[in-house]
Amino acid sequence: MTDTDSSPTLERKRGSGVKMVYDLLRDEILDLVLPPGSPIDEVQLAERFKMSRTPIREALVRLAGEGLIDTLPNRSTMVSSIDFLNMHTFFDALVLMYRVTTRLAAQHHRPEDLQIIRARQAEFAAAVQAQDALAMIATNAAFHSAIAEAGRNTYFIGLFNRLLDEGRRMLRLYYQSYGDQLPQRFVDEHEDMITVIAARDVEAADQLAKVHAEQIVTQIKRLFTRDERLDIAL
Amino acid sequence: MTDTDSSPTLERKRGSGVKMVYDLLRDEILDLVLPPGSPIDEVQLAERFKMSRTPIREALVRLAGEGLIDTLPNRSTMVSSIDFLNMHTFFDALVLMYRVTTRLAAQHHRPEDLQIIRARQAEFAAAVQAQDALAMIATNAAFHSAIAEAGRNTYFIGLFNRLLDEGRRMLRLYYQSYGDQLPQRFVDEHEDMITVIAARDVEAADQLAKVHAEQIVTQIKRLFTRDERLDIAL
DNA sequence: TGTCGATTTCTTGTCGACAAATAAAATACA
DNA sequence: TGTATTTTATTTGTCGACAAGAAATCGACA
Repeated sequence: MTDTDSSPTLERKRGSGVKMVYDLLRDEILDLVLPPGSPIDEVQLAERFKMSRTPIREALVRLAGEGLIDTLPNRSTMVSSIDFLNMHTFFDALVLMYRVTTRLAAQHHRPEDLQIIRARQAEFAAAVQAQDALAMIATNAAFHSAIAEAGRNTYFIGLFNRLLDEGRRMLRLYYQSYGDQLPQRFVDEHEDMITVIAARDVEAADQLAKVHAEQIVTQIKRLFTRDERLDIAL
Repeated sequence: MTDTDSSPTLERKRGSGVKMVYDLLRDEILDLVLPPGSPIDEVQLAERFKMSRTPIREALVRLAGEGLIDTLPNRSTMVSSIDFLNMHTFFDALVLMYRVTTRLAAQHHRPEDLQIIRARQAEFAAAVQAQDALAMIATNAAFHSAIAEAGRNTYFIGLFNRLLDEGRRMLRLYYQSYGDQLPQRFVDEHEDMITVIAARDVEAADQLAKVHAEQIVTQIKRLFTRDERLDIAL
């Protein structure tokens, strides 16, 4: 365990403890530092962050609310497993959210949204260029999340972000062991999407998003069928 | 304050306290017993349920996670307001979820699902027959929630239930003051939906759900434009 | 040796109390 | 009388401790 506490006064601001634990736990779960099934021990976290169990518990309740951890009553709590059996469920929702968020972005985006989207696309292109698979996953998710934000529908944004998180977990499970690369084609498709969004061409945006999403789903399915060690995550 | 505690030993089962508070708070919020903007006092709830503040706080964290209450850091927490300005956002999501859940129900339903759906429809018809507006709202939501369950996509089920909850709050805001009735037409449309779902006619299910959803949206909009005292809920 | 039951242990859920942060009230000052 | 500043009060966030529940360990008995 690394102790990065160098401050002499270890007093944190009042409400920041839970957010810190929540953010860090969340990142560790999505990055598979805590793989599915990992036990979450409250007292261990408490002494790790040098705080009481109360704020730890609040962070855990939040994570449980988002489905990132599962809590057995009166028993242990652990990182939720990835549901490989109902994968089509995930794909259905992902494709639909890709489409509807891109549609709405074409309808409701403002100039400043395009700036953000283009910045995310630049980061994604850089990650592809550098063949950094992990960065590709993160920047790709950030790109589409930015598009969803431009669509300005909080309900879709919320569901979409959850799906992107889950996808980040699944992809990382495979990319970390194979080091695949997302093809340059995705970069080009992103560029096309930006173009039609800027042109406010709703139908074209929908069509592009559909093709793009199915492309990604195909890519994921290919990874899964090629590799059969699905038993890792229970 | 009514004291319904008649048991001499007021010991509850270990994990049941939070669920009880959560369920009751949730119902009171959705039924507008606690209208938007109502302050939520932890100590008051603590002595009302004769328990410590800790389980109360856990229930509140969960409710905040679902967006039913808003928490100001270090200050008060109150029932979240209904966002009338971005209503179209709600309608967009509602219509889409109506369509996709009905589609999926037509695809994936099993015989036992139809039994449940028909039971919900019977309850809805009875509420319409009795001209009980509040029961109509609840049974209509339960009917469509049952269809979503038959679709077996947890992501859509989760978002749809949230939307139905929010709709329940909005409708109750108006029905409780006007005593309107949902027309018999909705009962007939429900019957048609059951028929096409049972026949596994996906496209017809989608089309019926679309018309039905837009019908409901029109109904809600009519209520809102007819009445201009939107300032009630801030 | 194997099975059932009691005991121990370990984790969670709950409690009462204290401290920090903010709002409200009271006081000082022009 | 109006405004700024200090004081009080109320509410939240955090803590340490205790008790309940369930798995694990141990022991009795056939």
